[in-house]
Amino acid sequence: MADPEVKIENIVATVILNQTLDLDLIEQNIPEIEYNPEQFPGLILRIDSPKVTALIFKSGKMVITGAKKTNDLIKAVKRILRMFIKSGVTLVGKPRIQIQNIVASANLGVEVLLEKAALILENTMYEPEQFPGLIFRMDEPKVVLLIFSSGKMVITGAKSEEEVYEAATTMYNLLVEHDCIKKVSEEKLLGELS
Amino acid sequence: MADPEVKIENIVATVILNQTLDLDLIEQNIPEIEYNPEQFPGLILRIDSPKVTALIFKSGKMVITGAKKTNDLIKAVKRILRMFIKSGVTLVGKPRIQIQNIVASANLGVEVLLEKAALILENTMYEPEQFPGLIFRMDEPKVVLLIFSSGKMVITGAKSEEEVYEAATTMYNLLVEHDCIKKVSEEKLLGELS
DNA sequence: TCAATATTTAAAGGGGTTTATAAATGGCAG
DNA sequence: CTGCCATTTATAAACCCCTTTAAATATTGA
Repeated sequence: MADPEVKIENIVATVILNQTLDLDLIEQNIPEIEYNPEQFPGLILRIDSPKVTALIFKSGKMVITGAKKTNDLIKAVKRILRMFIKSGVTLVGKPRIQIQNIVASANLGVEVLLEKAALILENTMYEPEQFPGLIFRMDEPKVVLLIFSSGKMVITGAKSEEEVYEAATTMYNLLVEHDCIKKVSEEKLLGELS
Repeated sequence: MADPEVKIENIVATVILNQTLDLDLIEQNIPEIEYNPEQFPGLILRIDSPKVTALIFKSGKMVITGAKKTNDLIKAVKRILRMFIKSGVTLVGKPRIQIQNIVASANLGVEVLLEKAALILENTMYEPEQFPGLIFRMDEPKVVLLIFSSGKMVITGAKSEEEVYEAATTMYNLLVEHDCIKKVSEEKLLGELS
């Protein structure tokens, strides 16, 4: 009964600089930046390594998305701040970085009976004609899981990597406990042998 | 240099009964039939075995689609005519069945350089942002091929199975001759060994 | 006479669907 | 005037639909 295979796919974090920013100054000095204030109030900056995207607001707050490792997130923030300095921004104080959401994919390694799980489990939403995955709102840890019949899952809403792993294992146990795992048919097994 | 792997996917044929049909009579006696004359002038009848769909017109002409084998096409026509008789239709004369189009899928087994093929070959259309396949109008046999970078193809417009096979082989030779086959990189080969 | 209307079928892209999450700004309703 | 919505970003999962091609059929509208 191995733990589900889990992969962190996206870390969303906020960075607070405790100072206002001159968005026009930054926009003028970083060519690859996007800025359509009438469409969205923040600047949009994409950097390649580490590959992340930053939403930058004049309040001095930023949203960083796309990192797959905490280490990359930190590196990306440092890199962005260095770009600010090169643009003529004077930084005051230490930036505060806070992880707001971690999205991960996981594989249970067994197929799941979604229809049955939807009937037995609480806090479940399953409307296959609208979306193929079963949506499960877990209380502890407080995350949301999208479970597919293939046994693949998406875990989102976690605030730490530990919550991600805990959610995956808890979900696996819940499904096994309620007998929502598809038994591999004899024909299928024979087929896989050939 | 094995021939491309080919699979017939759909045979479209017409059936001429040489008599007019009372569509209302047929519709009233075959529950699973669809009929919306204001939307389309023909009756739509789907049968499960062999799985085909028939468009039935009051002129006594029909269009049969979905068969994957000529034999299934014949069986389906017989089955439909038997349903007509049970509905109270009196059949006169022998139906004439004519294959109008054969659609097939094929696999060259090698990846294709579409951009290069589009430049070198005549009667080619390739607009990847509109459709991922290269469209090639072949003269002999007179068919149209949709060629994908994966080496998979769709052959349509053929009037016989022989034309399908001939088109697949001709296309393969044309691509090889004009050096539009992707060479597998050394890294790829090494990767496939592991 | 030409373009829909409708049917089937494969290929591989594109788009959309759902979930969480922060930021700041607009609009709308109560 | 205060709450709500939506705007934008990233990301996975797996479905849906659309794109294109050929062919016959028949009916309506331009």
